[in-house]
Amino acid sequence: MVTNEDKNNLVNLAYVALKRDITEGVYRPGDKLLMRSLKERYEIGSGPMREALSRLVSERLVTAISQRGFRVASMSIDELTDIYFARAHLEAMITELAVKLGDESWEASVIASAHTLSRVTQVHSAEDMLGLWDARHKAFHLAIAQGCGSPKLLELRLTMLDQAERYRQLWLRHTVFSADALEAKREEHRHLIEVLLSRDHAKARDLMFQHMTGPVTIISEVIAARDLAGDE
Amino acid sequence: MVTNEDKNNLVNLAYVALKRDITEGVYRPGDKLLMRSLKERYEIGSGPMREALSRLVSERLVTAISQRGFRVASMSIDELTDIYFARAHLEAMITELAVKLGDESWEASVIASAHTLSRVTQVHSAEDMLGLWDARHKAFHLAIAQGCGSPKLLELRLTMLDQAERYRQLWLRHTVFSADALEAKREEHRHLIEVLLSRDHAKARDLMFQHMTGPVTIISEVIAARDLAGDE
DNA sequence: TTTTTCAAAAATATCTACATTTTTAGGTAC
DNA sequence: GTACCTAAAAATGTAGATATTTTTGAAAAA
Repeated sequence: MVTNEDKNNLVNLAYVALKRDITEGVYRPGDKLLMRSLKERYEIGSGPMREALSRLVSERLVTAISQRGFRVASMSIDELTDIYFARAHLEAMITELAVKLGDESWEASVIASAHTLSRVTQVHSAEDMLGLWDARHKAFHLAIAQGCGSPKLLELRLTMLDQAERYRQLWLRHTVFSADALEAKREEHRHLIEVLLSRDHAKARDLMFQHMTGPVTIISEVIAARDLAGDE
Repeated sequence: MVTNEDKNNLVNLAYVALKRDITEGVYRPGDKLLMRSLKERYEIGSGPMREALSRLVSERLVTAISQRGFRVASMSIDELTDIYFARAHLEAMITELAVKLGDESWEASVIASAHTLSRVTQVHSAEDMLGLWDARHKAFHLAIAQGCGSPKLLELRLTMLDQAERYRQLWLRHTVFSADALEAKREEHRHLIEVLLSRDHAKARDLMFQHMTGPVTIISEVIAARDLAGDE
C-alpha cells in the first residue's frame, strides 16, 4: 500500500495551504485573518478552519485572542534576533553531538547532500532555482544534524526552522540571486565539511554557530527597508 | 483591569482539563480517546473538543490518526531516554549561557528560589508537599534558565518539560517520599548554585547535564516494573 | 470443526449549517 | 470630544448530516 498513512482530511489541507500562504507573504505580518474570508478561500467550515488555525498558533505563525479571532504573527527585529540566537545555539549543539556520535554512513550522507547542493545550476528558471537550492540546502543541513541521533533534538530543530521560515525567505532571495553571496556560502559549506570530517567538535560547533548567525545582518536591513516590522 | 487577557473559552478549559487528566494518569498511555465520552466528560461539542485534542497532539501528548480518532501517546524506555537526552543537553546549554550572561538580579533570583525550595517542609499533607516541592523545584530551575535571556530558548525548554511531564511524575514520587533521595537532591542543588555563582560555565554546564540525566535510571525501573511501556 | 470471506449494521470520526454570544462600528445626546 | 446606546459584524459553540471505519454474523472454504 502506498496510500498516505493519515492526513487526508480538510483540516490538514487548509493547514498546509494557509501555512504556505503565510510564509509566502500572501497574508502579511499582523494581518487580520477573517473567518469568513478564510472559509471562502479554503472552502471549509469554521470548525475545521479553527483547528487548522490552532495548529499554526502552536507553531507561532498565527496569534489568537479569545473572542477576537486570529492574526498573522507580527515580525520584528527583536524576534529575528532571538530566533536566530536560539537556532544558532541549538544547531551548534546538535552539530557538536553529530561530530562526536556520527558514524561512517553519516559522513557519507553529508558528503552526498553537499554534492547534490553544489550541482544546482542556472538551467532552470530563477524561481525554480531558488526553490531547488533552498530544498537542497535544507537537506544538507538536515544530513549534518541527523548525526546527533536524537529524534527529539531534530524535532526541536524543526520547530525553530519553521519559526525562522519567514525571515529565512528574506535572506534566501538576497543570497541565491547574488553570485558573490552564493559563492561565499559555497566556501562556508566546504570549510564546514572539512571541519566536520576532521572530527574537531569544538571547532565544528563554533563554525556552525557563525554560519547560522551570518544572515541576521542582511535580514535586519531588509526588514528595516521594507518596514515589515509591525507597529502594533 | 485584572481580567484574563484571553483564554476564557471552552476549548481552553477542555484543553487544560484533558492535559491534567493525561499527566495525572486518568487516561493511560495508549488509551483510546473516544469523542463521545470526551464530549460527555468535558461537557463540550466535538468541534471545540477536536481543537483541544489538536493542541495536545502538537505537544506530543496525544496522537491522531485520520478517520480513526485520538489516543493518549504511548510511553516507552526509548522515548524516555531520548527526551531526557535532548532535555539535558538543552538545559546544559541554557545553563552555560545563563552563567555567561546572567546579571546580579539573576543571581539574586536563583538564590531566592533556592531558599524557597529548601523551606518546603512536612507541615502539609504528603500529597500537598509533593505538589509544593514540585512547583518550587520547577521555579528554581526556571530561575536558573532565565539567565540565558532568550525567550525562544525558554520556550523550547518548556516544550521539552511538557513532554517529560508524565515521566517526571514517576520520578517525583520516588524522590520526594524518600528522605535519602531528597537530601541527595538538596546537596546537588547546593553544589549547582556554588558552581553557578563561581561563573565557571564549563563546569556549570557539565553539572547541569548530570543533574538532568540522573532520574533516567529510576524512571526506567518504574516503567519496567509497572509495565507502562505500551506494546504496540 | 475451524478458518476465511464478505456484506450489512453499528459505531465512530469528520464536516456543515445554523444558533448564540461577544465585539466592533456607527450614530446620537451631552 | 466623550459617553452611551443600537445595529452590524464577527467569533464561538451546538446539533445534526455525511463519510469512514469497525464490528458482527452468516455463508463458504479448508
